[in-house]
Amino acid sequence: MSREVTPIANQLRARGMRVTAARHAVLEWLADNPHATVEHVHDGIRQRLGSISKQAVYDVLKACLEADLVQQIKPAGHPARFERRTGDNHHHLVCRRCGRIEDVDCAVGARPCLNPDHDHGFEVDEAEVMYWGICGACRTAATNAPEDDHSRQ
Amino acid sequence: MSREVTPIANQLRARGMRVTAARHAVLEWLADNPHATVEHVHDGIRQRLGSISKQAVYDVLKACLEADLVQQIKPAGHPARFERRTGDNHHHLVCRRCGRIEDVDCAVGARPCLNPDHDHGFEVDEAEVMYWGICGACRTAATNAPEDDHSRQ
DNA sequence: CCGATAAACTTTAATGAGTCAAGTTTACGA
DNA sequence: TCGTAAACTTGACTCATTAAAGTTTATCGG
Repeated sequence: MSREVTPIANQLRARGMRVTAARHAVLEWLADNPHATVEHVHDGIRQRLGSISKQAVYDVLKACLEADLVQQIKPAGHPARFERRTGDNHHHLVCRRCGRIEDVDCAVGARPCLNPDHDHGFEVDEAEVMYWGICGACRTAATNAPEDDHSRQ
Repeated sequence: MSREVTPIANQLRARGMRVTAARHAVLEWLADNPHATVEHVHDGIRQRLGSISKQAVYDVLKACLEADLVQQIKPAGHPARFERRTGDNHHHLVCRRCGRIEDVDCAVGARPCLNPDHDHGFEVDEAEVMYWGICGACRTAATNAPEDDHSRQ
């Protein structure tokens, strides 16, 4: 394949990573579809690439995670989700029912409770804030046909 | 068995729950051993009860969870942990390596960032704050024999 | 106190997300 | 264009948790 020069390809090269079809597709697709699960990403890029294994998606996401090109959110009881937005200390709103996620910029602004009162000898490197609730779709659906998956709005 | 009258038995009855040996043992043991995994609880009470299935531990914890007698913490990538302290809005400090958990009373006091700037149509009922880091034991161990489990101090 | 019965417990099987490992293909520097 | 390490494919496997079917037991009404 001839040397690609898209912004995404450049971001990869800037970090010393190889530019592959899988990586390019995942990053491009994720830019348009934030908070996607591995399943979502897999389905999404399969249409563009023809075929790709789920393991490859795991590998790509892991590599991009370590290179700080994507960020991971792991809500308790739901599969992990991924987004391209990184390093800006925003938080997440999670639907208990369907796992759907929305971004929230914390009201308190600059890293509110980042410093615990007592660190118990830990070396703390992150304060994670997660809001839990029920999304609109699930709330209205609860009155009709419960238990659907509204995570892709 | 003759009707038990311990505080724990009373707490169970107050919620209309049956008082069983398993429930009594789990709650009693958990009071002395906060932040325990299902595994820990199982091991802990087996000594007192002679024998109990792990499934029973899951069932007991689930029932007590719904009755608000225990609280659950599910750190990403680690098995769930349980504690008796409930409803006082304290947060947790988690060791990335061994999963060990410590309590922290948030520095900002009264539910700091409980209200996100925009609720995206969600009905928000909880703001969860989790601090991540490496505990002292894991930090010192990292220089000698890495990858041990220091979660039970 | 005794028997009925629904709730708890036991055992075994299944699920679902994620990891591991061996072999094949591919990007890319020499 | 070739060699090689990195990336991908396939398939097996782990681990925490849930599910389902059958047995035991706490509690209530007599």
